[in-house]
Amino acid sequence: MTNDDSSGSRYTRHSRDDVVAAALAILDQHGLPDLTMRRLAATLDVQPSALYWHFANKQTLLASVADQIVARARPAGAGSGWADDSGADDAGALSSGWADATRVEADALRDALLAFRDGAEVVSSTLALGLGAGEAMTRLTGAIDGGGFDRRTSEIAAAAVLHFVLGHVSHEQQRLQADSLGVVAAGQSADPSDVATSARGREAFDFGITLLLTGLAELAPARLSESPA
Amino acid sequence: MTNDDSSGSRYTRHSRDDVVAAALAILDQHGLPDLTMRRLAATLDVQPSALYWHFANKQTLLASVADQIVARARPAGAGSGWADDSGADDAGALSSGWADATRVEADALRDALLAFRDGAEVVSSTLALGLGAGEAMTRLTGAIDGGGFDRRTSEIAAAAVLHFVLGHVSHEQQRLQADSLGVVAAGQSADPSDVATSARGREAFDFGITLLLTGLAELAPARLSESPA
DNA sequence: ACCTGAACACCGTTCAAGT
DNA sequence: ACCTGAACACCGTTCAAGT
Repeated sequence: MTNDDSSGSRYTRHSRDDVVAAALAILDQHGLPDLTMRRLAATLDVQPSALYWHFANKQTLLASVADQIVARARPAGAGSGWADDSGADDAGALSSGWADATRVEADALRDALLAFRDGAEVVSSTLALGLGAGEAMTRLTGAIDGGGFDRRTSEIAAAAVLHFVLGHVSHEQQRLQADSLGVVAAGQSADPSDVATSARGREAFDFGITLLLTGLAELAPARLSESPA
Repeated sequence: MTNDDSSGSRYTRHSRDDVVAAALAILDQHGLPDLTMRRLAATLDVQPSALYWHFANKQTLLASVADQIVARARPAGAGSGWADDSGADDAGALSSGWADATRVEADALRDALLAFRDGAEVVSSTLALGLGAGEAMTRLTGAIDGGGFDRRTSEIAAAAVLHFVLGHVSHEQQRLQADSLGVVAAGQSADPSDVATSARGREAFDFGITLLLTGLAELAPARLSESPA
């Protein structure tokens, strides 16, 4: 699927993409702590040192993994251009086009992070490197930018949304594995009021996004093309 | 300072608190990657195995470290009770008492996290364990609760604030060390528009908090005791 | 272009035993 | 109550050398 068949030598020599795909598989099935260079090499039938021909170090590898996770956040449709503003939209509580678009991006990002075990932690860890999370920032900024805010406002707001999303999903995923390991602090175990509980998770996520978008709409009421009131 | 002098044996036998204090020192001076059980043991002049008398494992130790970091977020004054609502306050753009109080807590938390290298990451990693971050949640929830929202709303909103704070500061601290190592992705190096830059850091943080608090004030306009308009 | 072999300098954790 | 000694099963990374 991911690889383009490469050359015809029997014992597969691997490409960069092969390595990333194998890393994603380990991440998904066994989690970040088990994603070691040695284990990755073993699943590829290769010596650990071979990986260093493809990647300078583990951090770089993880950045590529983060990249793939975030790339899967593309909401179904095409790559670059959405269809044109199609007539009537079915108005939520806060239904400027830019706010809906931003929420769609945030939801897609959450889904993508949840799709891989420890996904949020991997993406968070590569935030400063400007990969993985970089595309997420671009997409969120683009959505918010539809509101006609000045560029800097859009960027800072997008960063706030991204930080909330990463923080929230990271918490959710920690909870998932803590529960599966039965490791929680005394007097706090299996706390059903925890906002990261699977039941309350989606709800708390939606609320957080709503707070940010509502705040943005209130604070920076730029000339929007819609909603004259 | 932290230890209560203990017994009189010459070669110091250590307490749990001693271990945590030493861990905090390593964290602050060398960062999380250097905070290993073996190195920690060495600075205490003890075998690595000795640490396992005090803590079940490294994760538990880190939770205690997180605890200490967050505990330092207490805004100067006393422990439990603030002084009474002292007369006139100098009104910000959004100056309900609860909003100001929440901002004070968020600021104190950011300062506490920034005070130790990789502080945000340490606290984040123990979020699901209900220590460290648990106290932060309590404090934020308490501040927001002053707005008279129902308990569940206060809790979810506090979690949103906490997730934003952890995500933002984590990014800031990653930036700090990435810059000091000169390790940034090509075409992205030393990006001055990055919201996690030291210059823009505080500004972006304030803006994010404002978005959340404004959104909360707008969405759940509970009967406040103040601001009749 | 992609990989092996061998080494270096580390990890967290367990457990019997000591004082 | 607190620690030693010794071991187990691992890590990430480098580098000369092979094909």
